[in-house]
Amino acid sequence: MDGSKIRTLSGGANQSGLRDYNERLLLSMLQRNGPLPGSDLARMAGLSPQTVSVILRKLESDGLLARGALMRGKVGKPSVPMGLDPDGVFSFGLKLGRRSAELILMDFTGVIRAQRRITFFYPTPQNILTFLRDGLVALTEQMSVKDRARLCGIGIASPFELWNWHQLVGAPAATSQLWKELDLRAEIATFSDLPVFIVNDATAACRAEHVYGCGKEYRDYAYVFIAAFIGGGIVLNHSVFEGHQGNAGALGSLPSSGPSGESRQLIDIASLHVLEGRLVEAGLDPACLWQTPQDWSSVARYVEPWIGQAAQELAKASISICAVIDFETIMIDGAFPADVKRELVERTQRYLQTQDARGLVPPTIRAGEIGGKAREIGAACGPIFAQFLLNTNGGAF
Amino acid sequence: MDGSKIRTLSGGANQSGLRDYNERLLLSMLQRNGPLPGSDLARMAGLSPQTVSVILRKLESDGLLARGALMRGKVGKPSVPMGLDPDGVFSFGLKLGRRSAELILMDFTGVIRAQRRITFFYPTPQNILTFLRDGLVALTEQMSVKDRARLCGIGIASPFELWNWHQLVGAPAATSQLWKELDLRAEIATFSDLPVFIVNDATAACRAEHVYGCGKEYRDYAYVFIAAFIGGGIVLNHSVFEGHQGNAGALGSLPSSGPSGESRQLIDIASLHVLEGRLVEAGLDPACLWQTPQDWSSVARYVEPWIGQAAQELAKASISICAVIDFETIMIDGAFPADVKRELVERTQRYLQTQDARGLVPPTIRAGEIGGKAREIGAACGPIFAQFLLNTNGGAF
DNA sequence: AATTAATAAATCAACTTTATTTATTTATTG
DNA sequence: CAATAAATAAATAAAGTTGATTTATTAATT
Repeated sequence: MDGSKIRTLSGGANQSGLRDYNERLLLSMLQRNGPLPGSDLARMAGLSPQTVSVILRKLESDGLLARGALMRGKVGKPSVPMGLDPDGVFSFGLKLGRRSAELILMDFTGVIRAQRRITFFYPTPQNILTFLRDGLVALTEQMSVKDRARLCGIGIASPFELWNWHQLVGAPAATSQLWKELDLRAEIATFSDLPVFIVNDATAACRAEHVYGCGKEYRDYAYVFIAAFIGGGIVLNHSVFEGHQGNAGALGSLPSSGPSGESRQLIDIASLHVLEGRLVEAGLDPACLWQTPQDWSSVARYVEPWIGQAAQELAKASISICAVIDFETIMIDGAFPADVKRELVERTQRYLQTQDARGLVPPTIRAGEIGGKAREIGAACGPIFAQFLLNTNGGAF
Repeated sequence: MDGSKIRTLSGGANQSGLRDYNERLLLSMLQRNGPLPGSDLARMAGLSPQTVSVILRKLESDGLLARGALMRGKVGKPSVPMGLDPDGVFSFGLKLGRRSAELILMDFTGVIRAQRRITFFYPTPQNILTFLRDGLVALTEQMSVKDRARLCGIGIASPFELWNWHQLVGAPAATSQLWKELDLRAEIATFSDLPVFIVNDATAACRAEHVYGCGKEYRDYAYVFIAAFIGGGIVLNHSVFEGHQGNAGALGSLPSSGPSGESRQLIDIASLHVLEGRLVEAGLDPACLWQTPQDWSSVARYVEPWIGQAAQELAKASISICAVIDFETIMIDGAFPADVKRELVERTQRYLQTQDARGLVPPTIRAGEIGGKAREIGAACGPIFAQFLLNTNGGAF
């Protein structure tokens, strides 16, 4: 589990890389399928039972796996299902948003053990760093000494080039400049020894869906996360693809032309900040969008037309996306109520049928399952993936 | 070199997989960089010199590698550069087009050793199969008995769902139906034992550029191939990505809205068949487009405006493409004269600067180097890649 | 003499095969 | 119905095999 590489075109593979790969493979299989006995793992992985046995005993003694209850009822010796030990690994996840930041402590199985939140009009580096430092101290203090030793890192989900869209939010240029010059990793290193993993916020949400949601059902898909702004993530070969510059799935930037031919982006139409703007125009307080993300019935009158337009644009976007990569599915999720999500998905699916899909295999559209907290969870996944699980699209390998 | 898997999320890795991987790695490094001594390979791959030595001797005795001339002039023992043996592997490549089909015999280093061509008004399965069967016999007869044993397969580059665009070409519906029902692999198996690898035609062109052109300089890029129709390919992590259904990079299907807001696709504007249509409208014979693909000066008057429109659409398309995957580069190639290609690339680059690229890192635009024969060469690459080289994006692994 | 390349021999790590132990269900029998 | 034998499956120990690394040696050159 030393992260030694296998599979970079410039890197040869050796035996420790082989073992590392097989360890990560078994952990990933257990992560994805839940507890399984060694015999099943061996069959599924095509490894000999003996190899699996040796690896499982090693992972168990490392405290990463826990024995489940004996499975009886079949002919033969009862099997011992092995599963991820929830207390085997802990990770911090920080979501950096335009109006709030959130810090969570997550365990190996994706359960949020504790969380802290801060809201602001716009984020400054000082703000965020103080929130993080204090939060790490507070959350760590709640943990047993034994558990603390199992903290494996800090994952941070942040919008791509935060400083660029900052003006939109109404932050002063000076703050924007501060962000641009900030070396986040170096700053964090002054108060924590934990390794830091920074990832695009929508890619983080995508990873959460991939790992803990319905993403595991698909080999590849494009994922759209709709929040104040809109972002996306890409899954290829059962792994999240972050992209060369960490900006794969920048689906908010997909072009679309307006009714009079002017150039627009998906982000200008399907984001929640557009809906927010409509509420403000109508003299309503948009705070309910962020404060009661389970129920928007009070503003349904404005939500309805937003859904229509967003769905139409998402349908067009889906075609563009599938022209680049032939995804089986486009998955849509966001920080909104379940009924809004359902409606949005259904209408996108319907609009899709009216699009010109010559030369393509049209994708299915479906809703994500994780919802609002996806970015935080995905952020916390970062360190865990890097150190214990398998990613077929680069990264640790 | 048994193609045993490593790296599928469902597959464990074993020692023979390890060796297979390292063999493919060294072959790929030699393919990409040209002949290199073992000492360099060991340093580059991070393998021990001994391991590299053993593998090189094995590949040499298999007839895949040949010793180069001793390299003197440096302190120390002179090194022996090892390179791919051109006669080590041979492969057939069949390009299936709407007006012509071409069969080539290619060697391990990408040199075309022989070729045959057929033209038609539209292709029928019978036509193509006869052409292929006769061609295989004829080309094989020219080879020495020793070389014949080194034939490793037949690669076929075909448009995606041939039967769908068939009507456009003016073929009868019955022919279209024949294609739809055809089991190409089974038919070929009746007259050849060689393994068959079928790939999208533009993806094949992309692979040719990737392997023998300037593609090796980039980690990832989108590739646009402009011929009678327009198609594309995708390279991620230094490997061609074919996509779940073999239809990744269907860039011709990228939507774009016309001046009056009607829906169009890139293929409707930037394809050569559009230019062909203009020539026909003007009462000119479009045959020169296909017959003298080095020189179109006789119809420059019509080519010029086509370049302008195509470049504009390609610039828009580039933005869409980079919103899905953050490619460093968009590479453009096609079956047209070098000066047309240069002009097209330059103007696309210029138009790109006028596009709305908020949230993106705009790509560079550059020309491919392989040109007209890219699809044939890429087709022939298929069997070679599958059996001897490394592909980090699935396929053989 | 110093340096580098290539490779043989010995060593080590990790996977597979074969064989053994253990626990259970299923079928048979008194 | 209870006892017992047979079959099956899981887990793992021991031995064998493969393949990479380490160490040492030889060769060729500046």
